[in-house]
Amino acid sequence: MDDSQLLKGVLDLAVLSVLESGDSYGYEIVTRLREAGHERVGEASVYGTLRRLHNDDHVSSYLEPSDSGPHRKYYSLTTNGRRRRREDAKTWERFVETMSFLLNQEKK
Amino acid sequence: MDDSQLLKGVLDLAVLSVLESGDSYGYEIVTRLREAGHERVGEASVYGTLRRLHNDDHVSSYLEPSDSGPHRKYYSLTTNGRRRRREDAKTWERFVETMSFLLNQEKK
DNA sequence: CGTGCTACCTCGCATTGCGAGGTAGCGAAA
DNA sequence: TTTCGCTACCTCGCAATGCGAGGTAGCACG
Repeated sequence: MDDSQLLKGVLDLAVLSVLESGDSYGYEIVTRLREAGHERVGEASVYGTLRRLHNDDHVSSYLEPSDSGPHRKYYSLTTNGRRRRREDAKTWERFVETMSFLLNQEKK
Repeated sequence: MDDSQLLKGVLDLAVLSVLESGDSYGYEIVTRLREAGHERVGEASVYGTLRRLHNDDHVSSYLEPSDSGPHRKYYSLTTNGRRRRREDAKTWERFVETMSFLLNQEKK
């Protein structure tokens, strides 16, 4: 099973979750996700996700200069984004429970 | 968040899990998945999944007549399929832990 | 000046769930 | 008998999205 397929549909939630603990920018978000355990997330996936979240008004953005390289494009959760995150988290939890049930079927 | 996107990459595992508790056929598998909580699984998704699992030698199949309609095409886990299921279950569990960690970031 | 890190981006492919549509057997109701 | 509803199978093509590959640039250090 490929992690990449698992990420589908969950990456939005993962990114929104990272932003819940403070504004961040693409490169850092990738790093955070990898540290958390999503070791194979590709940069392109995250940038794509951010673009979509921005289009749908779930995050806003602003530029900030940096000492250690080019400027950074920070992203910040909008009200929509926060609500979206709460809803997605619930959907995710229900989903995990369903899978849990299925995975333990065998024992019966 | 759409359940359908979440299912990507996990449907294989879900179907393999259903089969772990006994041979079954497409229509019944759909029913079982829906009862378990994946209420919106489409038939086409399951038939597609079964076709793929069969091509990759994770399941074998045989026909059986039925009293309540047309014949049934039963699927059975192969050795490959059983191994695949164990591996996928582990990958899934690790994935869930990673998400769990991310979802609780906010509290810090 | 080359190397390596930070940081951004685009393009197009591959995967896969699903909606829509179709075929057919069977039993019971109209 | 015809029709309905359930069981049970299938195909086609779209839509969504993660990712690999590739590119640009600033900065620091040797």
